[in-house]
Amino acid sequence: MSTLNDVARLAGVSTMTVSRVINDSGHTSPVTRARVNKAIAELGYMPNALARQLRSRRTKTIALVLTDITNPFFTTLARGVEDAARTRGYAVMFCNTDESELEELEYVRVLIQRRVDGILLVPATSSSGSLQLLHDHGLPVVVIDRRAHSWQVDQIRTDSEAGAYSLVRHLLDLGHRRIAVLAGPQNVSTSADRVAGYHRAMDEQHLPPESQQVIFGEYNEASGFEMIQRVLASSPRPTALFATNNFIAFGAMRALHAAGIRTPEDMSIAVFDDLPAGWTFDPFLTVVSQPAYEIGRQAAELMLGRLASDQPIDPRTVVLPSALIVRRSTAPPPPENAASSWEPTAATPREAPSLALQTSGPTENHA
Amino acid sequence: MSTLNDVARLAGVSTMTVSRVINDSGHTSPVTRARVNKAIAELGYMPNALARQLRSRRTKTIALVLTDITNPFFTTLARGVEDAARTRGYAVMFCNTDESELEELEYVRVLIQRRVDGILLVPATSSSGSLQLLHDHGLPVVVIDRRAHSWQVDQIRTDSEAGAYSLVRHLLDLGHRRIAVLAGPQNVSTSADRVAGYHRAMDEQHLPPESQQVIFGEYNEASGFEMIQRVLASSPRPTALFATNNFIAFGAMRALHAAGIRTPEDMSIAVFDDLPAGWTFDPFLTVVSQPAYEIGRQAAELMLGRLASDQPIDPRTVVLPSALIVRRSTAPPPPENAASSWEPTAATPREAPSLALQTSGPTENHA
DNA sequence: CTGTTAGCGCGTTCAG
DNA sequence: CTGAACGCGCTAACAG
Repeated sequence: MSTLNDVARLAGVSTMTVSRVINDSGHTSPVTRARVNKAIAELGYMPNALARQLRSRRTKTIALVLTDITNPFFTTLARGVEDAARTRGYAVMFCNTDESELEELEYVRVLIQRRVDGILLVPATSSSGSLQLLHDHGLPVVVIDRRAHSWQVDQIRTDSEAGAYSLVRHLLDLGHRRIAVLAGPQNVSTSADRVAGYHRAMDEQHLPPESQQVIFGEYNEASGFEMIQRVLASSPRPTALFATNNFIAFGAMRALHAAGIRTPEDMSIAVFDDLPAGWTFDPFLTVVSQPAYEIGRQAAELMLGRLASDQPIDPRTVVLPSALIVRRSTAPPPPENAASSWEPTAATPREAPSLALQTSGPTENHA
Repeated sequence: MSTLNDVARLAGVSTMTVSRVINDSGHTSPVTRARVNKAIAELGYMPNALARQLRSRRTKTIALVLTDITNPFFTTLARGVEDAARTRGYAVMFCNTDESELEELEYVRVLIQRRVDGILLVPATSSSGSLQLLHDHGLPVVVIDRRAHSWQVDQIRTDSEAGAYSLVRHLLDLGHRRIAVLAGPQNVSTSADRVAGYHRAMDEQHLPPESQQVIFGEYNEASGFEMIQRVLASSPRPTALFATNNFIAFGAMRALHAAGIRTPEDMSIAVFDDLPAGWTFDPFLTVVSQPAYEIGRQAAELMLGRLASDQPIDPRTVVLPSALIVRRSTAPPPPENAASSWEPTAATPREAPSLALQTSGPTENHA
């Protein structure tokens, strides 16, 4: 692979002149510039970004460390990050931590060594080990989706508390009085905030304590499935569920389906997180939708703005609103007396079976 | 940020010794090694990967250039790539081309400059501009998902032709005789191959030419929606549809729904590409499923194997099998006389178990 | 087992 | 407007 030197020799100029032409810095006469460009074309010369980065101490690269890009929320968010970054000439490295603090720390170490200019981080839990490390090395950070306590960094997230509140309010307005929450991990801020929003809405109604039921689990399908078992074991049973993320909802739906409990006739379900538009031909779930792409885009903007600025910028926190979308998974509760008969009544699918519901079942195959 | 030199000075040894300790290369006495490690810890030293890469001429980085990571098939594939890469100490850069040859070329240029060790590429179309460029610069390539004509590179993909054949055979076996294909772009190999599989299955039945209808569009939801308009305008109408990817299917389903046409009572639909397990609580679509994660994993393995080898390796082509999963979107065609009356008749729910069949065996040839 | 020398390819600094 | 020298931080190739 040819170098600056090769180009310089072929063009009969010094390496510095070639450098100037490439970076469009300083002044060069049109004549020599043409000669240099000709040599560059002739050799198919590609500047070595590594050398450049080593010298200039900037890699024009940022990293996006998240829990799992397989989650459609993060996929969309990642797309927002990439689109914003590339328009400014930045490349993005994606890293999946699978909610593990250890993996996260490992990645952060690698990223520091690779001298990325900044890191967009969805903290695995409330752990601050990697934030500490990043701080020590003076790397700018934007914390995404989850709250970072006490660290002076940029933050951007959806208002989980308010979103949860509106979702639960919707259920209350339909007449539900016993509502259970299928929550994520207790130490993940989004989960805690959504539970807080739930409590605020419930407390407003001055309902008896037993009407509130919070079950903590994981942000995944299997956990949603398990949590339903606990819901079904409780008495009196709730008439509505609030799933704090999409995967939990899918697991829950599968479990309800297996138990012969119909949605929303027997039990309503409201969910935090929508699926991207166009992925379902007949959206079924009532949800609170987050502006995933926008979160990603703005997170990148926060970072790039900071990197472009030569003066220090005070840490900023951006909280974006969510949107309640009422669909068919929520309805008024069934009459009290029918509440105890959960027999799968001879399937009276008042819904044309041809109408596919939004979603899921046993894992078919997916290598 | 501290450097090798700082560590060397603090430990009272030469930089080379520090280098050896870090890389575990050559021999170092336990005593000095301990002293060096102490200095490293004390300074919180992080090796500069850029300098290392510049010197060693390897970045331990590969790139995955694909059309759109927002597509669940590619998301899962990407995860497979990352998991495989990281276990060998490689980082991955993701790039979305949005099916644009121009964007692809732009990215390839950037990646060459950044001196990635290799590129995993889902070609935007049959275009070979970027492949040519990569070839000229001696960068190893693994072409994923789509065929690369005439280029001596590693390739890995699903057997689209066989998968499409099995899907169409399934429709034929149900009794359908007029089957339309909602295809992707004509110049994308997966689309062409799926259409070819369709033709093979149809031709075997010696059906009249008018029973075959192929409509080319784009691999997205909007296109699926539009293509249905052409299907509905045709006469006689097909009784079954074959959508060549998931997004097209979603657009088609939405259009059918809007037109009051029920699936599968009025019209069956079979789809290439499943949704990841756990994302739907009641899978409805009959599909051919690709081993997305495995394709990604093996693509990375092909690349890393090549990079690890010091001898040249002949180009390899790996074709993985797909799996037919029969669900509820396909059923026998409606009786002929009823074909013109599209009134939503009182739904006759049909319980169809999902069974998974293997369509084609693994084909691994070393070209 | 350890140190010295010489770059990797480029951009910054200062002279011309 | 152009060029020469130097160094970013590290490692290959030799010495010793």
